Amino acid sequence: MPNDDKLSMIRHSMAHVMAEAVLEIFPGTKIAIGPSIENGFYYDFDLPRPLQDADLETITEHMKNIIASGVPFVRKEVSREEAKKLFADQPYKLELIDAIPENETVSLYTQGNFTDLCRGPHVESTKQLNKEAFKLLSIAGAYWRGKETNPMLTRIYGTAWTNPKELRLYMDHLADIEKRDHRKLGKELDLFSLHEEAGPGLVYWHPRGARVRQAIEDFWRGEHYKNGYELVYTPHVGRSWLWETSGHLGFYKESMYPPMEMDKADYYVKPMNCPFHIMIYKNTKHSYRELPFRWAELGTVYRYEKAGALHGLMRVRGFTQDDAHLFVTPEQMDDEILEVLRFSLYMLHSFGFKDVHAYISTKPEKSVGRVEDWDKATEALKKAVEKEGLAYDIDEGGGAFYGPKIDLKIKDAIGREWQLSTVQFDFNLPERFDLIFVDKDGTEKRPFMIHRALLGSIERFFGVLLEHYAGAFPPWLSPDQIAIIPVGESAFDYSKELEKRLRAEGFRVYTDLSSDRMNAKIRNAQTMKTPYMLIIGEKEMADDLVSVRYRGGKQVNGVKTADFINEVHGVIDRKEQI
RNA sequence: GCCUCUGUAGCUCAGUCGGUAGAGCACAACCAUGGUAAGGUUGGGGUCAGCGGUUCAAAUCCGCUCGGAGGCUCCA
Repeated sequence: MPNDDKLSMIRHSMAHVMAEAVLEIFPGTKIAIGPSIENGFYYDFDLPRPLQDADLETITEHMKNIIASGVPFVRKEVSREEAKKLFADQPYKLELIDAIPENETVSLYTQGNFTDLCRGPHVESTKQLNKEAFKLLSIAGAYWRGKETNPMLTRIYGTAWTNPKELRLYMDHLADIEKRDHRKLGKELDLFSLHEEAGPGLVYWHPRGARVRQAIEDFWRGEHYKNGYELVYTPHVGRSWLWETSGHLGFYKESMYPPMEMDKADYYVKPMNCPFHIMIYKNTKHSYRELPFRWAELGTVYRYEKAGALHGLMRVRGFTQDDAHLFVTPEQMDDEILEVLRFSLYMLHSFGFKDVHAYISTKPEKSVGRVEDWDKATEALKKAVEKEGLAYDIDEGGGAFYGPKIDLKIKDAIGREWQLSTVQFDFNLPERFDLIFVDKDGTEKRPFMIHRALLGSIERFFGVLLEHYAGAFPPWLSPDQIAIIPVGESAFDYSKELEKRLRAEGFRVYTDLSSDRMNAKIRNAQTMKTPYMLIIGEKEMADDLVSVRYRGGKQVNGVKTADFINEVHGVIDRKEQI
């Protein structure tokens, strides 16, 4: 039996054991559902009183006793009527029984004093559960069956493994995730802040964070020019006409900031950049000879996200998309898609993300555009993904109403997936804005439009990068690349001269002239995760040398300054991590 | 929005039984001038998130409001 199945049986069985423990402690509890999930399990309860963290310990103790008692899990198939009689005082279970399709059997699982409505499978006995290999993690609220209008139940999350060592590894993993939390690192490394009183979900980039962002954006712009894009700038607000025409006021209004009135017209802050790029296209009549247009913009947009959905840099209300729109003839579609995908992968690789997975979303039931265009576009997406040798999944019917798309997800340093790039066809906006080009034969035709974002949003991308590198950016991105640390005051002047020299090389460098002792200066540079520390004293001053202390702790003394400069240039040019 | 937890100095946190606030870091001044992860001394800094209540007395107990964190898809 595959290990995963065994683990999920263990976890599902743990959920039942937890439910038994909760019923022992809180008689009268109404139980809902308790599946196994990735890394663990949960169970939803309707409890007589709110739970506190201390309750988890009590429940854990009861669970350990149940496990120690070594009782079997017994399956029994019953009629609907029997099941309903059995669960007469369990309203959630009754609802579930009614939801079981007629042609399916109703089964029960019993262990000890606890019987649950359950499809199974389970382990044979609680003997197969390890009472030292599980942990209850948290208490949360969850709507019954996930619907906002339903009552809120209390959910207890737990994790379970086959042995204590696996549990410990998983707990270490959780601690690692916590250590890498971009909100924590953002504060520690003085990169950015959010200010509730000034508006939730709006990001303030501090100088050190701005340097990283600058490095990202400079690279991004340069690569766009190299790849045949033009950069454009567009306004942040637009009159209601624009959003009515684009359809945003019809489909997207809840996600938009409310309008501002001026000169008897309503202006909306932009939630997307597309209509603006379209206005540039519409400014004049275009020939097939001019296409494709590839217009990119680091476009800052604002969207209303529910307060509870906001999360650090990952989910914000104001953010900058690395957006571009391609206006192409139908003949150009295949090549352009392939190029966009190639470009995307190149960008992701440059930032250190090597593990990429693609998701292709196809036509949903409700959609605009001709079926043959959808088919052609979807085919183009698949072809491109296959040509690049990417692993992919198809999300049937998961496309937007206006066109199919490819999303790229990357895996970070600790295996978590993040969606960054997206490439979307749009059959809707060219229609709505009546976009045309004049073809070879002199007739007017409709161009295809492709939306794409390679990094997604700069904010989110920055957050992912920060967690991926746990704050230790590779030198080409690092806020400070070099810290100059004079051994004593006699080396201050020389150090300042060295700083000038390194600055002229284009490095981000500072000299620590504080009254701290050298040890403290090293410590400070180290905690800020500065890649290179140059220790400057008598010896170095005498022979134009530097002593290099690398972030990793490695130390190389007596390096010729010119050699050090070459080394760092090389690392930065190749975008290496040290 | 809803559920649970939570809000004390710029940051990380302590504050017992209700008796009107503490530490470390950071910051400032002074001393110390140093060779690979925190030198020393002194000092400034708080409407204990806000409002209301109970009490002789509230950071502490109660209520409301405003934040923050986790969760609210994975269908017995």
